[in-house]
Amino acid sequence: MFELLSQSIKERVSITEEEFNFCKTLFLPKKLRKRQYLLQEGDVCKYTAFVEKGMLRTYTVDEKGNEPILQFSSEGWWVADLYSFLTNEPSLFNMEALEDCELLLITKPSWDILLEKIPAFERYFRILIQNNLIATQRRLMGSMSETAEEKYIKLTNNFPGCIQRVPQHMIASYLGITRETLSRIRGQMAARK
Amino acid sequence: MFELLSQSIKERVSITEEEFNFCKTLFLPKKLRKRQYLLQEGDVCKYTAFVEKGMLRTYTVDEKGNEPILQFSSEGWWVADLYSFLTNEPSLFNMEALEDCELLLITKPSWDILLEKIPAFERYFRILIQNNLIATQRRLMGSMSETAEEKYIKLTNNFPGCIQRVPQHMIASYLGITRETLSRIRGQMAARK
DNA sequence: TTATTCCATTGACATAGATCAATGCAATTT
DNA sequence: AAATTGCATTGATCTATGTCAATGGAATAA
Repeated sequence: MFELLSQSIKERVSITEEEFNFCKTLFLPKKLRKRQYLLQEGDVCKYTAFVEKGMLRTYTVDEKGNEPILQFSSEGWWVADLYSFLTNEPSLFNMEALEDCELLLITKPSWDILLEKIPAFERYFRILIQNNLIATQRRLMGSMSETAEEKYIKLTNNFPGCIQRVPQHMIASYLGITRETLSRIRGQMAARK
Repeated sequence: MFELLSQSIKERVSITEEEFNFCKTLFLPKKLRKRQYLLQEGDVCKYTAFVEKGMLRTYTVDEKGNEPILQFSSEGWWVADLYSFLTNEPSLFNMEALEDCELLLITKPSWDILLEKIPAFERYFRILIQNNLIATQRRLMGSMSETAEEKYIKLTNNFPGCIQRVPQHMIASYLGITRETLSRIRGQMAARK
């Protein structure tokens, strides 16, 4: 149940067994069936979730009815709407299970306790957030200067697993293009080689 | 010299005077003239800089010759290429002073000491990075679903100061559009009201 | 098995924004 | 003061990608 979480932590910081045992008590296991929602737009994001198994997507719905995807979260990753989690404001995001999922949830009060009692967790989350920021900055720069095809190629290189597990129209939503454009790009790429 | 930095820290975490005095010893003051570079593409980002005065832009140059801007940094903000700073890999970014600047620089070794000796700094940077991540995620989602005009309006609302201090073609580069498009958008907006 | 829904593909057409080019004004530099 | 450079504007096109619509297959449900 806690294998992946344990691994994620120990790869980045050092904590004692006691500390990890205490940490475990703060998490709530939760299973989600495919298509169930962990969070819906308008609700407050009460939990930060660690994914032990499965895959989710975090997306918004804009006025034009598009559903741009902020991120896919699979095994070993965290999911939350940070802003809503930290401020208790209603979220603009939806988080939907794309497969049956096993999650570990932690509430804001528990998270605060964790950070306060075990400084290594302050460091752990700082590192995670840092890496997320670096990745998000790259994606942003890419979104400004790359063509649709370049974006798709980069994604296939960076997250080959994603392409297998996620339907194409969601890949398109992640890239900020339409399903039709993605389909044509794939057609061209296949034709070329 | 350290007023803004002091304020930035004390707004977010509590530290003692001693701790802050120690912190000061780790920073190196640096002045930059307009058009000077704090970092050039290909160099390792040796410093994280706090801006006491002035404004900088962080940008890359892509194959098509565009210069998409990652961020403007004015008084009270930090500048660094996090990835290069943390890994010592050459940076893909350029950081140029848009005005005469006064900066406080800290090296990676000093930064490590700071985080290790004073846990409040671990927290301080976690909070900063967290807020940066939230803002960057929003900008990314916006880049996928908003029109050029919507992006411009949001920027003027979020950073009115920026519009005054930065030439228009750089605003365009920040928004991921051409200067011509921005000029036309402004023309239309002015005509409408 | 049949019906339904989901999903990818393909074609015809529309459009936001890019590109190329010219102009003129400020601001700096000489 | 003249010259140079940087910058915003405007017009004429071009193009990548979006939109709308139809089709067919695969997965899921009845």
